[in-house]
Amino acid sequence: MVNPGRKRDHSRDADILQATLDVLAETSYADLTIEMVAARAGAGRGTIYRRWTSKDELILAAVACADQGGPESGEFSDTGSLRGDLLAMLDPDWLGSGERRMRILSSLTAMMGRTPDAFAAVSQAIVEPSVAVYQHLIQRAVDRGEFAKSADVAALAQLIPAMATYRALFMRLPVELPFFESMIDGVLIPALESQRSS
Amino acid sequence: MVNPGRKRDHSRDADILQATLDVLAETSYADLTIEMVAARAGAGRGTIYRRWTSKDELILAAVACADQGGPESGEFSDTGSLRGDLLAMLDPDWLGSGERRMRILSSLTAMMGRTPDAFAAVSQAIVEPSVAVYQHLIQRAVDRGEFAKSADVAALAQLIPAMATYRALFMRLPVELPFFESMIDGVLIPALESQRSS
DNA sequence: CAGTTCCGGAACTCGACAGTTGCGGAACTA
DNA sequence: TAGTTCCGCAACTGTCGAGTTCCGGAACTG
Repeated sequence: MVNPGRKRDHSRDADILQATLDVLAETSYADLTIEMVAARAGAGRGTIYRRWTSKDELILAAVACADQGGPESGEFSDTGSLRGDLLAMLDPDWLGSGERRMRILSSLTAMMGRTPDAFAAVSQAIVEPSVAVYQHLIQRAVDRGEFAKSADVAALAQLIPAMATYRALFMRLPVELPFFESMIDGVLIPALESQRSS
Repeated sequence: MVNPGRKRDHSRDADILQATLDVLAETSYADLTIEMVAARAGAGRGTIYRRWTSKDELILAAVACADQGGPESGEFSDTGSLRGDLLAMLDPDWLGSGERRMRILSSLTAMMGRTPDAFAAVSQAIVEPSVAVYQHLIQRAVDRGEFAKSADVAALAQLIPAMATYRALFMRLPVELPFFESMIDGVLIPALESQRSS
């Protein structure tokens, strides 16, 4: 008799965390109740509390696995130009997953401001991956000689995530392809090109 | 006997709203309690409920008068160049009041996402005034011929507020003069100048 | 089988906070 | 002065949700 009893169904972990993110994307940290998550996941509250000790821990765990689904962890198609690379990356369903992440971001900003753990979790799962995509593509363009080496890649990598987040959260406008094109052609690339002469 | 009894001391309104903003800047919408506001303002809860019917109404009223203190409602010094105008505007204590507004913004993002009233209040009191400053100065620079008429002033006016908000809220880095200089010289002005040729 | 641990669900405890009421006192009116 | 309304304060009610416990049943072990 080493491990008697019914096995814990760990496939439900993902369901519950996914339900947590769903509720988080629709309401907010304060309005999220364990009951909502349980109902959405078709689970009992006891099942949730057997796996995570508190509401905060559940949310942190859910946020920690919110970076799946984006194209950021794979390779990026190399079209030969930064503009082409960016548009190729944006094309698929990045926009939808980006929108979802922004709503989660919105629900968690208040929590981020208080607990350092929450800030770290959101930063690693949502903020940093978004910036990293742009950082990677811009750096590659600089390395291939498309722009000057003196470009401030780290700062410019934040440009489009920042503008998209601002637009979605604080202006409630859709963040779609025309917006990205406008930012790429009207801001990002001019900023990179201005480094040539200086 | 037309108006008997002790007069309501309306000078306390401002104290209470200010205390509300203070608490909001330090905690969050969900964590704010009427008790905290009352204690901070040196008032009783009854006094607050006699003036605003609910916690939500109090917060909306407080946010609605959060745009005071900034230099945005007056004239701006005209240094002859956009760069000079922007730095002149930033110099005083705009940075401190901007930091405070960002913390309030952070505390209210979740509330904004749910109630349209809250979104409208935050938008009018915090988001729009910030953008309006840049919009005004950039438009003036375009009008004086510093940049091409074809520049997308409305979009570029969001640039610095968006980058500053992103930096403060989601990266927790200080938003100080070197950052603004970097944004003005490295992004905003190059984007405006790129319109010359197109 | 018997014993154990899981599951969903429902009932429960408990603390926190919104909002209310009443008290003693101060300010105002007539 | 008498009557009214404000004030700060403290006690009170009601609700809501976190976290716990128990139930009947299912899944696993030996």
